[in-house]
Amino acid sequence: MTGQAADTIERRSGVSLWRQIADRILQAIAIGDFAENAALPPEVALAERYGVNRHTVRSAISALVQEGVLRAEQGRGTFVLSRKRLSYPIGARTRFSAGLQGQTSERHIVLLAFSVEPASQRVAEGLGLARGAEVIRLETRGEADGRPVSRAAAWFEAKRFAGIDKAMAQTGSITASLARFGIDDYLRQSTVLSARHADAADLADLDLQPGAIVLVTMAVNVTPDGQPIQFSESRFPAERVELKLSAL
Amino acid sequence: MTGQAADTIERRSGVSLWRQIADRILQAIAIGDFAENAALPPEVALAERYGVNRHTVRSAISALVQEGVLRAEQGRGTFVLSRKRLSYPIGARTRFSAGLQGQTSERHIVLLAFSVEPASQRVAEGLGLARGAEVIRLETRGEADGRPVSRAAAWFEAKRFAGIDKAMAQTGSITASLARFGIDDYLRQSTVLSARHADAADLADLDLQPGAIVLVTMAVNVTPDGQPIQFSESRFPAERVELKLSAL
DNA sequence: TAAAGTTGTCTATTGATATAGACAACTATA
DNA sequence: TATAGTTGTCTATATCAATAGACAACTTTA
Repeated sequence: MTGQAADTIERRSGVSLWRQIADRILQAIAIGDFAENAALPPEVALAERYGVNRHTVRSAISALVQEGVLRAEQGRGTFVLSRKRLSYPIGARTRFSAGLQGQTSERHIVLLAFSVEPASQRVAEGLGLARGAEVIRLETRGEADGRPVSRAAAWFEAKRFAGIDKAMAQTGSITASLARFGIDDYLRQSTVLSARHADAADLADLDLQPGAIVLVTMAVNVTPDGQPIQFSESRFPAERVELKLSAL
Repeated sequence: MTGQAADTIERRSGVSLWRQIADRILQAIAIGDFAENAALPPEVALAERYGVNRHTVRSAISALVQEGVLRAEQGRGTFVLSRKRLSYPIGARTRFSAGLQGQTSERHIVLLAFSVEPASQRVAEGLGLARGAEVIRLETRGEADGRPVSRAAAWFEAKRFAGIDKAMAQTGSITASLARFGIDDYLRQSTVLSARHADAADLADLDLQPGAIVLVTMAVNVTPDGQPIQFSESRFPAERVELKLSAL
């Protein structure tokens, strides 16, 4: 944790002082300033560094303890819990379960909801359909080792993939579900990435605290011969997951 | 702008109500709920929708006017200024200028600072050097049509790239600078993506308002035969830039 | 032309955040 | 064992964010 601009706190910014301090601490952990189980500087030192009251620092630490990032021990200090961000690969064959295989011991996808609806402009464009065409929308949450790591909406052409919601509910896997429709392989054609604050649904489904940031991907998957089969929008909690674009 | 969970506002979240409302408006614009020059619902309607006071909505709108996203006209309404996010491609050959060529009329990179320093653990790993090896660090800001769209730190092996700071200052281009060292082509070997709140330096260099979110990329570039030449960390304002991962 | 709808501004009050201080309780160190 | 260092808790005050109301000023509509 250096004495540079990154340590300054903005007042009246729309983000509370304690939240900014929490973010600075997360950032320092993410770039390796603190190893697993390392002790943070004492509260008094952090207060001095950020130019705020010790109680404000305690609010930040309290938030990070709730988020499972830190562990505070009375009389001893505040320590970094040994948890790094999961590294989720995005490449030619982006697969939720396979992607996190080496980092977690168990992964599955929970189907939260599904509906049949007319395709919006962006869904139609993504799937190569006419606007208003009937599509199936699956709302899912990806879990690894019992923790939510992604939340997604995926759209499929209703005519072609009738019943995919049942397949999804039974298999907990997009890949296995598509296999039931004769699709044994598919490729990631495009991915668009952005980031924003988590909304209320993100907070609930991803077990996040308010103020959290989510990475948002908009993706099109196609058959090997280039036919669009799936359009999806996924959200990953930025504090828990980083995206790794694989080598070419 | 739908009546779903995304419209709810979290109190005592560490993010002020007005900032959350500003974010919701940005989100609605980003997903196409409002076309260019479209009018937002009136202040009173937004206040009702979000369950806050009209003055709180006005704070949010004021922030977005300052950010150049909205235009308010007394007696007429509040309108979306016609500006979409830039789409920055990341692929085998990620180039700042070429990447934004079709969307902007002029691009260049400004060298903000440079230093010679011993490689940290992560820089050493990225460049395939021994920890502590002497490296050159360039701090740059990428600008397009007079607006900052990225801010980066890039590291190079000092022995091999002595003088690259001068080349950078003269050419405003990483590619042109590397060409002076006999590197006529290079590839993006890996990219790791995350997101966080902008820090004070980001706010200053990227002309952002407090509370803004930045997309952060950590990347390694290599020669065609796989030799690492550049390790970099870049930040893109999430409100202005999305990242497009090109098809493989 | 009058009425309705919209943004803009002012003053005042309430609720949330931040600061301040003091001291308890726990742990590490000399 | 005493001292120093650290986190935890309590009460109180100051500052900032949010609400509230009223009205001005501009634009659109009937």
